[in-house]
Amino acid sequence: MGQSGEQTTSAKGAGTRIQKRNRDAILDAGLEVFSVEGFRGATLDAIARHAGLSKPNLLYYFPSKEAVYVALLERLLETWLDPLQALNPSGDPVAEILAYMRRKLAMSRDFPRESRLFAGEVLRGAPQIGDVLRGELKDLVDERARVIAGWSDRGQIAPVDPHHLIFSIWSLTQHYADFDAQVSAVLGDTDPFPGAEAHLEQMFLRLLQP
Amino acid sequence: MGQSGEQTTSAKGAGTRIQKRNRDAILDAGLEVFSVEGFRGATLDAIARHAGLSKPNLLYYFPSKEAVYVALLERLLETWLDPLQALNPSGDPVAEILAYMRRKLAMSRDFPRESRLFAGEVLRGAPQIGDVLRGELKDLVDERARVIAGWSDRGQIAPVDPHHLIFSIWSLTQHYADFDAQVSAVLGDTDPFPGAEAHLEQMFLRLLQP
DNA sequence: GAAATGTTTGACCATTTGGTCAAACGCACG
DNA sequence: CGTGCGTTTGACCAAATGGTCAAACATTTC
Repeated sequence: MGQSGEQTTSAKGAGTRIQKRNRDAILDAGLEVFSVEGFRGATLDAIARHAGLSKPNLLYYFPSKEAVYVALLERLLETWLDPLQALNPSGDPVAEILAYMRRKLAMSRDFPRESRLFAGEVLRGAPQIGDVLRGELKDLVDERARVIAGWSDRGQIAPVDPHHLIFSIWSLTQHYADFDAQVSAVLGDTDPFPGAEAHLEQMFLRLLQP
Repeated sequence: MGQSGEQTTSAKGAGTRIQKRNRDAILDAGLEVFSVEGFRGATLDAIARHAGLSKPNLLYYFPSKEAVYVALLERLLETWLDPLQALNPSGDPVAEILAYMRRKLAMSRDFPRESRLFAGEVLRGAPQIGDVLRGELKDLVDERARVIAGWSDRGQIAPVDPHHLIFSIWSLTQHYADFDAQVSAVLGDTDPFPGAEAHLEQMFLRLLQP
């Protein structure tokens, strides 16, 4: 079958370059539509149109609407957990936490669609990624929480509840993507991110000061 | 027509007590369904079933699915803006802001469905309440921001960006309702609110300390 | 250039869903 | 008890939507 040493079909690396192009187009279109309309609100026709394909053609690449959605969430989850993974236990505590916050805020600015897709999924009770949240995510958070608790115990940062500290970083940063409609309504055309970064730096600096 | 001095129909005070009962049942059912499924995901059948009515019967009280949704949002918006309205310009600055935060956190705990309904609407770009956000909400926020700025100028609290301060209260408190699936996944069965309250108190106390 | 493989589509289908309607039901009141 | 009003519903409809399929169209390879 196929050319070179490529797999048959539908595996991870994708076969043809036309396959890769279309798969990518579909995922991008899915992100666009799902992040605004939610899973139920998104239609295959809308996704196909955004991807520049016909509906049956889309279904040639993904077996169902849910498959597109799940593929999107899977791809997203890696990106989403990376910044927390990158938190360095042997770095300077305050600097590490601030850097984590800045990375998350940058993701809110640079990947708002991803943020909203994730928010929509969790809002609905995480029907698709509940297992990942209770598994990988919880493990990673618990582990990093122990690191932070260690910093607290050693007096390198003020005593804090590590889990709630992480929650507060998540909520404060993602807010600017997920609630953009509200933020924009209040601030008008001003870019909220410079102000947000300054405010969040201040908040966490003062909170963590031993 | 009708009995006593009641209005005809479909006005504000509602006519019959059976009308009031059913209207309330529908709104409660709508809240239940919309907050989980989102606007597009919710079906009239599901709402009617939750309300203990048949679909045509539901449509006897509300002309359309959207009408139920809008009625719900309208009722919600009052409740939602009240706590900010209640912020007292002549009270003690730090105490006022902390009280506001606590009120919002309590709403997250006591009215999670309302919080999620609102979050879903804003996530989708606030198609129904965009005007209110740019109007009433913005006006109220701007006004309260001036109060907070005054406190800052007079050195009663540390210098802060009032708008972002308000955003941070919103995001930190609503997070526990809107992202409950994630919070529960990480914390397990532990009630997050006691820990959340302590953490948020600490955050804002340290932030606002002049 | 023909065979084989990969890609695209028009037509079609079953189900779901928002919404309508005429008829039936119930209940208060004269 | 019968008239009138408010309430409820079964049956129905049109549109939207997820998904199928066989046939047409491209492209690669020999």
